[in-house]
Amino acid sequence: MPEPLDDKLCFALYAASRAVTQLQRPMLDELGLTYPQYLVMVVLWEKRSLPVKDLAAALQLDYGTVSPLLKRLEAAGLLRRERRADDERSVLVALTDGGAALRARAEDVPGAVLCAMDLDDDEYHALLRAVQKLTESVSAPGAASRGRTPAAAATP
Amino acid sequence: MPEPLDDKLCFALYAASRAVTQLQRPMLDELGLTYPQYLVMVVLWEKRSLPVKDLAAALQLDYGTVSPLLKRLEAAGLLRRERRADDERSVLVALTDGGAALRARAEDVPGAVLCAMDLDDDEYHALLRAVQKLTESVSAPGAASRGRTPAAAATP
DNA sequence: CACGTTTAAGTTGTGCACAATTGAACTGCG
DNA sequence: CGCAGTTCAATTGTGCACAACTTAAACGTG
Repeated sequence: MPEPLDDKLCFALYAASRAVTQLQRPMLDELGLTYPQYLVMVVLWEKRSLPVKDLAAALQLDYGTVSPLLKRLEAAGLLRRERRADDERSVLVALTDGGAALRARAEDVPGAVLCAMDLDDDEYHALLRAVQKLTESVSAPGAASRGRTPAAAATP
Repeated sequence: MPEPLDDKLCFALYAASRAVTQLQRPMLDELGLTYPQYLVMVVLWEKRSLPVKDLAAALQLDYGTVSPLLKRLEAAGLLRRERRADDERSVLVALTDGGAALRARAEDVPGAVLCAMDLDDDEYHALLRAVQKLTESVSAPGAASRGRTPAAAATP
């Protein structure tokens, strides 16, 4: 029997996102990280240091989510936050030695995830691109009023 | 410059899921529903009535999420919860007239979403299937220890 | 029948997500 | 300079998401 949500891509994405997070949870638990915290660390391992604004942009999250998240990571000793001298509005997030050290313990997480996804390289990249394109279509300003409806939009 | 998360499908799904939810928020706001609440209503509009267990299974959520969510929908007058007479453990969730009436006001939500996604029918179904397959691969028990690593699993 | 086990649902506590608000620091322009 | 307007970040409040725990009903086996 067909279930009511089976044909909904929006639900499929929602379920997939949670399933992938669930998959990583046991591994991240050993590092003392949640999934969003892990994403912050992934960015920091590459960048060493960047403003909160850029970090929030990279994660596509707002300050209301990122601020307390960074506070917890700072309390765990994985990063530091310091106001910039040249612009006191901006706060720079910087990796600590403890944060850098965690990288080695996390290095096999992506492999395990890839493995569990059971996709070959082509499938992986095709799906990645399709999902990224979807995000862009849907995030574009006025997305809800465009698409296959070329009727006059409410932009006088 | 390549961003650290750009090659991560897990992040792409997480971002896409949130972007699609954001897209629907203004429409659902007018109905007084959050996105998970809307999903519950979608199921109820099809099924009229079902146990909490089945609803949680359909949404792939646990009781800890679903119980308070149903409480709020009941307070809003959209559904009723009643213990079954033949099995006092089970609670049946049933659509009220108010809940049924909301269906008409929500009917153009899926169309608007589809439209904003800017996908043709084939792309939509291909992506839907790919995402569903991924969820299944990743949700399968022991997913993290299988895949392209046929090494002995820790199942003595 | 009694007793341990399983099952359905709810509760508690932590941590996201996000809207709305606040506040401080920078900017632009007359 | 003065000050409206913008920008960066944090706070507050609501509602998920989920682990861990609790409660109560049904079941199974001796």
